[in-house]
Order: sequence, then structure tokens, then C-alpha cells
Amino acid sequence: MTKELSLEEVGRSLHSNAIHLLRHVRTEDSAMGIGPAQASALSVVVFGGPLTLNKLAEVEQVRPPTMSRVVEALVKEGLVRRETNRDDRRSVIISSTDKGTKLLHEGRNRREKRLIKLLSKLDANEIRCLGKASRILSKILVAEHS
Amino acid sequence: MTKELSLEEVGRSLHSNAIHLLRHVRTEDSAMGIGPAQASALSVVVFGGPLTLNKLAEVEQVRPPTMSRVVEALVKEGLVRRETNRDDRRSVIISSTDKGTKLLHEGRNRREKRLIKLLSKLDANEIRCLGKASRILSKILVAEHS
DNA sequence: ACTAATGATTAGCTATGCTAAGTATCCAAA
DNA sequence: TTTGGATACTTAGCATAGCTAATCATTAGT
Repeated sequence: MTKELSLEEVGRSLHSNAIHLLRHVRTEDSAMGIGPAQASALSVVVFGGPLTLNKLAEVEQVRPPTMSRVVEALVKEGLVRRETNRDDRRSVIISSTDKGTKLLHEGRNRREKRLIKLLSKLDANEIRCLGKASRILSKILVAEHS
Repeated sequence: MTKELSLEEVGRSLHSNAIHLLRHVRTEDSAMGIGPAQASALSVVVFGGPLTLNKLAEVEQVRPPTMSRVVEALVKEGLVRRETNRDDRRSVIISSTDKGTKLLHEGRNRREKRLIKLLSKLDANEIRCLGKASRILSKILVAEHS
């Protein structure tokens, strides 16, 4: 019989698992030929649509100079466009190119395959358990940032 | 009744949750005064006990040179010891100092408070579910790198 | 029309990931 | 026993990404 975990232990365990899960899929991220910060920013632009640099930095929870450099790299690789906003010429609108959109979807597929390979070691009950846990986590993590 | 999640959806959801959970506690990590890689490595040494550098690199899923540098920084700050193994003088045993153990527990407390605050929105059943899921994740994430 | 505030960039530091190459040690086979 | 390969780690050098401080351009508010 498995021991009941305390709130502290659950928290600690979730934290550890989060770190290692992300490290696990890092390989696939870098297989896209771009780093994790670039991949994550591109993902926001592709799925969320065009937005300003400051907004993108905010969503990604990094400072504007950091995001400015990330976007610069993405522009150089032809994955996003950077155009001055007509309504406010101080600001810049970042949007995805076809190449960026295509690359992101391919990378996502690879990452998912990797996770699926990992998850397929489990039986149906365990998958169901992870599914339930995911819903619960989403609920509290999303609620936090609203 | 909640819909059954597919393998793909579980994978995607776990990935997303991992990213957001880590962002959620990032503030507390950096409040320790050391970077995330150092904090994570120190955590392994404190909770898992002394181990060789290669083993530590493996557990942390980074290359030995990377871990060598991380350990170097921890040694400089007096948080871990690095001693040559008497049984095999090629290898090095990393162990935590009192200072390292103390720092980690303080940081852990801050991080845990943050996570506990998040988790305390949940009822006992949901906590139990997360606990079970954590065990399952640990199993496959650790098994992958053995 | 000034001045203050805002959006973005540049410069420069640190941390962390990698590979390639070097050093020290151990083991195994001639 | 010695020698040659394997193993454990480090060093050197590169790239990405995080930060703050300072700068530039533009907008907004007296």
C-alpha cells in the first residue's frame, strides 16, 4: 500500500517533476533549431496572434530587453515579423511568418510524441489519474494569473 | 462527468502545467541568491545524500561539464563540499555543507509556502489525486534515465 | 511648447546549456 | 608488468537567456 502524501510532499514532488519533465522534452525543443525561450515566445505569437513586444514580454514573464533579444533572433531566422505599430510608432507588433507557424507545429508534434512515448509505459488507470491531476493543476495555475 | 483525456491531451496539459508551475515559484527560487540550476543540484545533494559528479549530472539531466561548473559555484559559496573518492580517485563526491542544507531548507520553505497556498484551494480528494499522479510521474521520469 | 511618461533597444554582466579536448586514474590484456 | 583503452572530471570556448542601467524615439499632459 502506498503511503498518503502530505501537502508539503505533494508540493515538493510536483515541483521536482515539473523540472524533470521539462528537461525531458528539452531535446525536442532544441531539435527545432531554436532555444526554449525562442520556442516559447514563438508559441505565444502563433497561438495568440500578433502583439506588442512589451505584451509578449509580460506574457512570457521576462523583461522587455530579454524579449527584445529573443525577438531579434526570431526575426533573423525569418520566423516572426517585427513592424512598427501605426497607431503608436513607439511600439512594435510581433507576428508570425508562415515559416514560424510551420516550424512551431512540427516541434510541438515532436514534443508530444516524446511525452506520449513516456506516458505509454503506463496503464489506463495511471493515465486517467494523470489526466485528472492535470485538470486540477490547470484550474489552480490558470486561476492564479487571471 | 468529466471527459476522458487522450494521451496527447494529457501530455500537452502536463507540459503546460509544468511550465506554469515553475514560473509560479521562480520568484522564491531566486530569493535564495542562487540560480535555478544550482538550487536544483543542491536539492538533490541535500535530499539524496552525497554522490559523484557524474551521477549528479545524470540525475539533473545535464552534461558533466555543465554540472562541474554548477558545483564549482556551489563550492565557492560554501554550500557543498567536493572531495575525491577514496575508492576511485578519478571521481569526486559531492556532499552538502551545513550552510547548504540550511539555505536549501529556507528556500524550500518559501517555495513550499507558495505551493501550499496554491494547493490549499483544493479538497482532500484532489490533493490525494495529485499525490498519486506525482508518484506516477516520478516513476517514469526517473526510470527514463536509469 | 515643454516636460514627463512610455515603448523599445543597446550595452554589459551573470548563469547555464553544449562540444571538444586535456588530465588523471583505473582496469585489463599482452 | 607495462601498456593501451576506458572512465571521471576539468578546462576552454561558444551560444542562449535572464537581469539592470542607460539611451533613443515617440506620445501625452499640462
